Amino acid sequence: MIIAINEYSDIPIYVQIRNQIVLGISDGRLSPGEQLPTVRALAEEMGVNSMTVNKAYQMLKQEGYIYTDRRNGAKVRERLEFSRELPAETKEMLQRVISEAKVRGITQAEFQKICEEYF
Amino acid sequence: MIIAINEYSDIPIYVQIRNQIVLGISDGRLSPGEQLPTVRALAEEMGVNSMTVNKAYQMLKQEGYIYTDRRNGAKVRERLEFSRELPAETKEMLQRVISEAKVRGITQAEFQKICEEYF
DNA sequence: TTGTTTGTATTATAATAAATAATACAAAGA
DNA sequence: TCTTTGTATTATTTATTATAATACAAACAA
Repeated sequence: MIIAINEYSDIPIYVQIRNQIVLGISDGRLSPGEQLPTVRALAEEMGVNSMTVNKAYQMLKQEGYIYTDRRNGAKVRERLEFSRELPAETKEMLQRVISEAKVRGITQAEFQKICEEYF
Repeated sequence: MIIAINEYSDIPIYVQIRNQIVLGISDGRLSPGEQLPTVRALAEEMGVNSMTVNKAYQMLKQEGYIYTDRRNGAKVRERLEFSRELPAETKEMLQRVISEAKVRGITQAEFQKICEEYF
């Protein structure tokens, strides 16, 4: 899976990497159990420091998306076990998105349409 | 309108202020033409530096939410004139939110329900 | 055993961003 | 003239991010 970074974004690189991988998992581009690149390989490929990639992997591991092994590297968890409740932070993000939509005169029906594209 | 800041959030204070005001506008707690507190008053009230509030107002002004006047302070724009298209950044946020929902096994119908709460 | 590759830890440093602080200025109205 | 407004300026502190250079333990291969 290609991980593209926007160097002009105000989102830290390690968070962008984390987001891309979560996105990959959610849309099936990354399968359960799938091997991820090594921190060194991904760092090389992306032209960033390996500690930056490690930070992303640490985050993903802590959140329960992946697991790591000193010898075998990082893999996507076979069974993702999350609460069905969205994290408070994510809810706040959604609220923010919807507020921006409303201010633009986007109706609920229209917003639904937009969401469909990402589902 | 009360503006509450989460000091432990990784979102900068001035962005939090900006978000709260956009939220207030979107849900009608702030009306078109309504007077906002002066930068000094809001800074005092919130216990932050006035330049931090100014930074938020600058952002809101630049985005077209408010206008300012050296003498009369800041007011919500009477007619908000936005493109009906969501900004790329906002779309990315939505995509991220939906990816986190999908990973939690939340269906599209369920997600719709959640959105209703904020609309 | 030896060598290699893995994630991880450590330490230092640089660069950037955020927030504060203390002033000062121009504009505009009282 | 005085006051209040947003704004500009300059300096400083703090926190975060990213890089860099190593090193280590674990585990497998040769």
